[in-house]
Amino acid sequence: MNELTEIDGRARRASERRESRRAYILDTALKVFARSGYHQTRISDIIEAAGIARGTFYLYFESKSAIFLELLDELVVELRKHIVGVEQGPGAAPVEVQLTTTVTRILETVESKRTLTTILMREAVGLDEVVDKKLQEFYGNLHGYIVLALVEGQNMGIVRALDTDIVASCILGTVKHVMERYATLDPGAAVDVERVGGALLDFNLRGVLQT
Amino acid sequence: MNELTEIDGRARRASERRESRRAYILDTALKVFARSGYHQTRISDIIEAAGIARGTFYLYFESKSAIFLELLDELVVELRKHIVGVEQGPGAAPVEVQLTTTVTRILETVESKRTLTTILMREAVGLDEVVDKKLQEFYGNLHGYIVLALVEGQNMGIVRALDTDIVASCILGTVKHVMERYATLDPGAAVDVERVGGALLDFNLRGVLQT
Amino acid sequence: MNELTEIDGRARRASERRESRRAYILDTALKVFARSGYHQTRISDIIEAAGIARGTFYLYFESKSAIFLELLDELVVELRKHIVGVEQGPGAAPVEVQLTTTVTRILETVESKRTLTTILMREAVGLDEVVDKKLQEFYGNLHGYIVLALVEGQNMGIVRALDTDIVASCILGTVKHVMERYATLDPGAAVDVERVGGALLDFNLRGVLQT
Amino acid sequence: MNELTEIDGRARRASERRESRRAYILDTALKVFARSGYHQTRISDIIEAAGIARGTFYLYFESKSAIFLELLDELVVELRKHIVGVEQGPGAAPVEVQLTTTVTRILETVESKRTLTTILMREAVGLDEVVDKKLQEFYGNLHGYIVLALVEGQNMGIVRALDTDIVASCILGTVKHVMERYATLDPGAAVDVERVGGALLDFNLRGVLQT
DNA sequence: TATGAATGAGGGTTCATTCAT
DNA sequence: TATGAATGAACCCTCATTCAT
Repeated sequence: MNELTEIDGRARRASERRESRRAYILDTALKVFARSGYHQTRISDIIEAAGIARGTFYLYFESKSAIFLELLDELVVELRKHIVGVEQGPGAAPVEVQLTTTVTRILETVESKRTLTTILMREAVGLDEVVDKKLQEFYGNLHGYIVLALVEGQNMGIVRALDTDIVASCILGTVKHVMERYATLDPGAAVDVERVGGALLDFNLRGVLQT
Repeated sequence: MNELTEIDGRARRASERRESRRAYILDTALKVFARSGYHQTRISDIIEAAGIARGTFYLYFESKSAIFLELLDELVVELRKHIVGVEQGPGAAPVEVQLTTTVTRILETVESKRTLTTILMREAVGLDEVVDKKLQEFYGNLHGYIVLALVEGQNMGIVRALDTDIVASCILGTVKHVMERYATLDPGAAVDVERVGGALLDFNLRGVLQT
Repeated sequence: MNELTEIDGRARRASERRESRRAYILDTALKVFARSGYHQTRISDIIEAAGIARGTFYLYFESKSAIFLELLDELVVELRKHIVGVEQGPGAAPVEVQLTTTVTRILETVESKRTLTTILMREAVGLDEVVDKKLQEFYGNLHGYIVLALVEGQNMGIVRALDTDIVASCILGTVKHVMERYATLDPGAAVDVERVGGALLDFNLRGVLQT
Repeated sequence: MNELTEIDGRARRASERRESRRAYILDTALKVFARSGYHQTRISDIIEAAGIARGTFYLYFESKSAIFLELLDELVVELRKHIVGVEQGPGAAPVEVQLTTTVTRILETVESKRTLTTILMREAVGLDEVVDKKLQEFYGNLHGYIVLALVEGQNMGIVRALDTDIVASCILGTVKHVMERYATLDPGAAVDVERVGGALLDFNLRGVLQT
């Protein structure tokens, strides 16, 4: 092992250490934000919970809003992952199946990241122009996906004649509110994703499918 | 006109003046909150917009959070007024009609109080325990009303077998999200309440009625 | 009764009314100051207790400190009245008798104006340069009187050789502290002026008289 | 020197630095309070005099009243130290000697901490319930000590028959007033502790001893 | 004279961020 | 990289006093 490799190794280990430290602070902040809300949370709360010094926080994150934004991004990315499945075109699965899958995945994500979702549901709006824009974009994308799926369904003769814009809002609304209700439950409470997801889907499909 | 009457007259005029002044400040605060959001709004912004002195504000309102809470209450009261129509019992109108009326009224309220609704939708959560509790209670009541209406509908054979709890969440979700979308539009933009309300209702009724 | 007399009568009645109103407010302020202390007392407390309007207060008194100063003056004048009896010269009563009379009178004043004295003892220092100067002057005068009396007593061969300055401070100190202790008792508690005054005098006379 | 020692060294130096900084602010505040009085002193005055930032003050002290209370405590502790010498029992020194020592020590403390005493004498009453209680307790303790000493003296046949309660008040009064007079002198003025203490003691002993 | 709404200077405290060590 | 003392802008609220009616 020559010197360069050694240096690379050192650098790599340092970088890994840095990443894990960063992740640890991020995770700690997540818990604190979820417990107290964005505005009630002070940097002091986070560094105290993480057991780090004041200055250390700023070595890893630019500001209070930056770390919050990052947590938000994380969830949005996570949720988006489970939604991109909605596709159109001849080879795609039928809307019904796509929706079923999507809804189940979303609820599973919510269930597994309840803390993050709580924040998204309770705090993410009205904080900051950047945050707001990001959320608008996220919901706008979702809305667009749903509209597309509905139009596609109509073309395929599965979905009835309806106002796609408003109905897309309705569907998004059902998902959001159900998410919100279950996200704000006690952390320990068990949620029957199957049952909730089933009822949610059933409701929405009845609203859109041909009779 | 004797002295007493005169005094009464003075007192009445004073009281009226006070009320109108209060209403004026409340209205000004509403606009400022709607424009900048609760946390971004400083008392200075409100008194500057209202053209009053610092102390004057505190002559009419106890604190920043108090005036905000009052605005919130105003909207909740307004919305509640249009919702108490949901009734059960032999003499009551059918669920379908009741829901139609309710939804139309809610959307009309939102349309006429768009600024207030914006605040409710964007800011009202996570500010304060008092505010939070008030909102929880409000939404809890709504949820309860909807569940009752569904059960009643089931008894009357109009509503299909469904998970009333989750479906109530779905319905509430559709209304909330549609409200939110239309409340956050440009203040000038016209909203076709008929069309939106019609589609919203149609969607929800299909979700709940017997096929 | 001619017109002028009538006008004089009116003016006199008006002036009397003004004086009695003033006295009433002064008395109310006294109680409030005694209850809450100078700094804790707000103009609002006084006008509320007196049942008058904000502006009315300023028709009778220039400011918060002005009304307080006036109350202080009242007590100082009252106390001074009972102290001017200390005289020197061939015809004057012996120091012993003069002191006895003075001390008894002071204690009686304190007893009858306990509220005022409480204020003097608890609040009068460090408020204001004017107040401070007034008090310094008052105590300075007292100190001077006592020194004179001691010197006179020495000339008459009644008072022993002593440091008149320091002993005068001692005497003043005994009176002040005893006043303070009895002034700050519950307003209802009875004080045996005879007994207290007797012991106080006895102590001081033993300190100064020839053995 | 190993790493741990080094860390300990750092921590110790940091702690020392913190303590000295704290002491410096405390001392600065003392001067400002003494110059302007509690109510006239603003936090701005203290931080300006200390040359520190606004927030720095709150890093070391909780509030304006907290720092004041601490100064007060300091003096009370100091004074108390010199008073606990009054003892009863067969082996104890005679009351006369104990009083002499005590009074001299108190006056020396006052002389060495004239600024603090000024505050105690001029400002400490009527500020705050906590402060008031503390002072009442302090003076109450002193009063108790003196009563005990008198009773003990009576048992030993040194002290004459007298009203111990009132005479204790007298003694306390002489000490307080003499303290006050010398504390409020110009800071530069020299005080002949011997002479003042001697006269004070002489006066009080004559008041209490058997003739 | 009486009223009480209006004023606005002023002060205490918080907390995100910086920086010397 | 890690620390935590220091910073100071920001902001809410109080209350003595004024003034139009």
